[in-house]
Amino acid sequence: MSNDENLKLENQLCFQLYSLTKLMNRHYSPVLKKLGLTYSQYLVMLVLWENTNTTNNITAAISVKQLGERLDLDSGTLSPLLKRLEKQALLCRIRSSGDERSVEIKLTDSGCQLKAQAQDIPAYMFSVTGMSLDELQAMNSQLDSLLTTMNTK
Amino acid sequence: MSNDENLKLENQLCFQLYSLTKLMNRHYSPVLKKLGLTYSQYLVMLVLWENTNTTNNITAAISVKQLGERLDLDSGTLSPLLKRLEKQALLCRIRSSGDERSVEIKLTDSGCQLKAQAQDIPAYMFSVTGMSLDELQAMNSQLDSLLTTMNTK
DNA sequence: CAAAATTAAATTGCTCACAATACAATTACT
DNA sequence: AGTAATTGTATTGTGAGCAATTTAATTTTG
Repeated sequence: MSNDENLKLENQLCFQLYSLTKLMNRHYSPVLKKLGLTYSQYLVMLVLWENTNTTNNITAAISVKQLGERLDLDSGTLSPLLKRLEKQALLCRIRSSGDERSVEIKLTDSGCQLKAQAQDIPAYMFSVTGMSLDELQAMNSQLDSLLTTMNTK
Repeated sequence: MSNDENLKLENQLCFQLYSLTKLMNRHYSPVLKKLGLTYSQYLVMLVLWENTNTTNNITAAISVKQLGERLDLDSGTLSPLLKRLEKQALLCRIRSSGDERSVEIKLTDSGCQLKAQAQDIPAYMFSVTGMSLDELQAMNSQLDSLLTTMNTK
């Protein structure tokens, strides 16, 4: 391929990823708006919901640091975002007693209850892709290996 | 798959796209920094470079509207971005004489010359993915069809 | 032709992502 | 113990992305 061909937008994987991510966001937005969440906030909630037993709302607290590792976000992004979620009373931020540098995040009851309203979102988004389950899993694993490769360079 | 499984981060295509897009950006950033561009600015320049004959710098002007259609961005994003590029003297914005509502974007000489410095970026980014050309094209076409599907829903 | 509708950009306000920096708490080292 | 290095979080500043609104120019239409 010529250099000029390489510079063409349509030939660029990154542009497609960029466009697709924006498009995904646009499909998420109206759905998440009903829960009062942005996509990034939803991701944070997903991590917190994972650690929560819905029936008794026993939540294993997770630190900002751990959240950041999980979502690949730094404190510059997470700090203000978590404050907004705290203002919505979905979670609380508690300075760790064991290590005063660390801040533990814990769902509130209403934060925990919000999980029920999010149950159908993955299925809905799956339907929007128009993919079969096989296709989804195939693409998942491709993207996964690409993520791994690019993370180690 | 159970609902709880669906809500898990790792099973979500969107999260992988989101993570990958961020990762791509991180690989682009240091490279583009040498040209004084952000990724979005680079995309704008790519479109402008496409319309330019490098040898004589004859540029077919393109309107903000057309740019927006090409990149799927609105004026709220493009207006300030284009002003920054204008401040760097890479392009100029000229109110169209034919239709006074429209603003035409045209590369300056230095904007045109910058193209030479961008020639090797696609090849570099390709190397970062660690993919073969076949894999790249296969993924390109998959993402392309996904884009098409999701754009028409 | 005049009023209404549409269109193209720009502006405002909000959130995100991230670099860079600051700061306090903790750990390592001598 | 006392200094240095590291760690976890917060803050500041910049550039996106986008919804909503505004303004001016153009087109439609009655």
